[in-house]
Amino acid sequence: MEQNKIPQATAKRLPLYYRFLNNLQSQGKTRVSSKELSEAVKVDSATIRRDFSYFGALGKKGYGYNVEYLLGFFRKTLDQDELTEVALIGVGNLGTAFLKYNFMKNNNTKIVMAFDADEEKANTEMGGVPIYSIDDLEEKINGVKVAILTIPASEADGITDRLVRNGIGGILNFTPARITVPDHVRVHHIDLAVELQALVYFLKHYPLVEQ
Amino acid sequence: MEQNKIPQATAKRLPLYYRFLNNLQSQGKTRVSSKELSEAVKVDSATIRRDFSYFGALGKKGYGYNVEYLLGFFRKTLDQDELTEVALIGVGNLGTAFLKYNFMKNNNTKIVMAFDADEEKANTEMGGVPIYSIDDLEEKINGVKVAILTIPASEADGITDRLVRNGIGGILNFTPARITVPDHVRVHHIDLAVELQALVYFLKHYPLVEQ
DNA sequence: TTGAATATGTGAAACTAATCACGACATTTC
DNA sequence: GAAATGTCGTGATTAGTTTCACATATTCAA
Ligand SMILES: NC(=O)c1ccc[n+]([C@@H]2O[C@H](COP(=O)([O-])OP(=O)(O)OC[C@H]3O[C@@H](n4cnc5c(N)ncnc54)[C@H](O)[C@@H]3O)[C@@H](O)[C@H]2O)c1
Ligand SMILES: NC(=O)c1ccc[n+]([C@@H]2O[C@H](COP(=O)([O-])OP(=O)(O)OC[C@H]3O[C@@H](n4cnc5c(N)ncnc54)[C@H](O)[C@@H]3O)[C@@H](O)[C@H]2O)c1
Repeated sequence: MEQNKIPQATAKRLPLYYRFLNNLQSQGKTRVSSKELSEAVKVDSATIRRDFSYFGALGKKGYGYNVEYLLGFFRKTLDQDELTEVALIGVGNLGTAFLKYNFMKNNNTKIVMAFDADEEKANTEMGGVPIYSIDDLEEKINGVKVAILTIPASEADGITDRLVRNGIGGILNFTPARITVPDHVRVHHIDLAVELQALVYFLKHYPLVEQ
Repeated sequence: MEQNKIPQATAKRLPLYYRFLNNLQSQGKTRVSSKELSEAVKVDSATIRRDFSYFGALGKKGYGYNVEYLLGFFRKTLDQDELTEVALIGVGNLGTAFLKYNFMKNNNTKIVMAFDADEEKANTEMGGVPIYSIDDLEEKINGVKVAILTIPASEADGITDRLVRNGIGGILNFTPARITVPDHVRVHHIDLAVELQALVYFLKHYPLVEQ
């Protein structure tokens, strides 16, 4: 798949750059230096230059980067023109928050359907997104490649298997369960409790200077 | 601060190990090997052994680790006996989810107060946590060292400054804004939109074998 | 037109983390 | 109690990422 030499660490920063460049453009700025960008997104300027350089020479020495050009480049690279449909599984506390928000600010991902085991929630809608019964998963989910998991941990393995059998390629897992998937499925864990505990640990055990 | 040689990558995994060991104990298991642990938490077994070894020799060759002992050790190391009080700023979609959940499963962190600018929400409570007006921040927040930020991005800088002036040491920031803090304050960003976009990027651009 | 200022792109170095691979020792079996 | 088995702890290696530092190209002011 084209330039797969790009480090994962870099790939994770791309959406961040993209969003900030959008802000710049709507502020009417036409040029930006790696130093300015650095201050805004809190990433070292050398890292930014290195990140950009994986895609070729996007800037001009002595000048910086042209916002319009850079933005256009990233739009293509991040496939911002192509909408990725997402299914959300579990319309509880977290799921509800995501549905209401629905990542509106980004134009390339959209939650298009949700599922819940609770029959009271099934066949309603929220934030314009239809909520189906989890029993209808196989029937409805055709073609959706990305799922957000916000169900109880105990349900995670079972639902994951069903998702995988139905062609899901990527899962954003908010469950504390560490799910098992075949090699061709990618899982990103976001474990909010762990994040909070890790922050507390760092505060107590790490020297205060550096972040 | 004692053993600050511990790699950050290791520190981030500690809460994960801790949680899983708890599960094991409540299942009545008394011993566990790095291999078993590895399968459950999806971290290479050599990495687990290395992680543990930073704290000394916790296991026994040919046997594995004693669950009880290991758990006791981590309880102390992660200060699980000491409660860390947390303030939540912004009781909107996300904030509400966190309040209702309140990280009940962990015994060492607890949201003890929340703030919102909306006067309808102020002076009510949710999930047993009092919600105050943001105007009362300075008056109420005394002694709390960790804050969760779930306010609109445009408010992030202003509120951060107020938090820092009032002695906050760590911020878990869910806002897309990259906030600026003095060196002695630690910020962890959890940028959900970026996480979703990054997952989509990986799916489209990375070879399918490996996760 | 010139020269000072600026900011990129990138080799090289430094740092951080993951993984390999194996000696040492404990446990278990017979 | 000897042999086989299992598993840790870790030195060495490899991989991945960040940062330094500077030659180079461009801009800009005078
Ligand atoms: N809310 C938080 O702040 C928070 C924080 C950290 C982790 N988490 C984790 O996120 C997950 C969701 O948390 P929550 O607070 O939203 O939980 P919740 O109980 O509010 O919501 C879970 C939802 O999933 C639905 N559900 C249950 N089984 C299902 C199934 N088999 N198929 C489809 N839907 C099913 C339930 O009906 C419910 O609506 C949990 O695993 C939790 O541990 C949540
Ligand atoms: N909800 C999501 O799924 C989601 C996803 C990604 C990012 N985010 C980010 O998380 C943040 C919160 O999102 P949300 O969906 O909960 O937003 P929201 O609008 O539902 O909630 C924001 C809350 O903050 C309160 N608020 C506003 N200004 C305040 C101030 N100065 N002091 C205290 N409270 C104030 C509002 O009254 C509101 O209750 C936003 O920055 C958003 O971009 C949310």
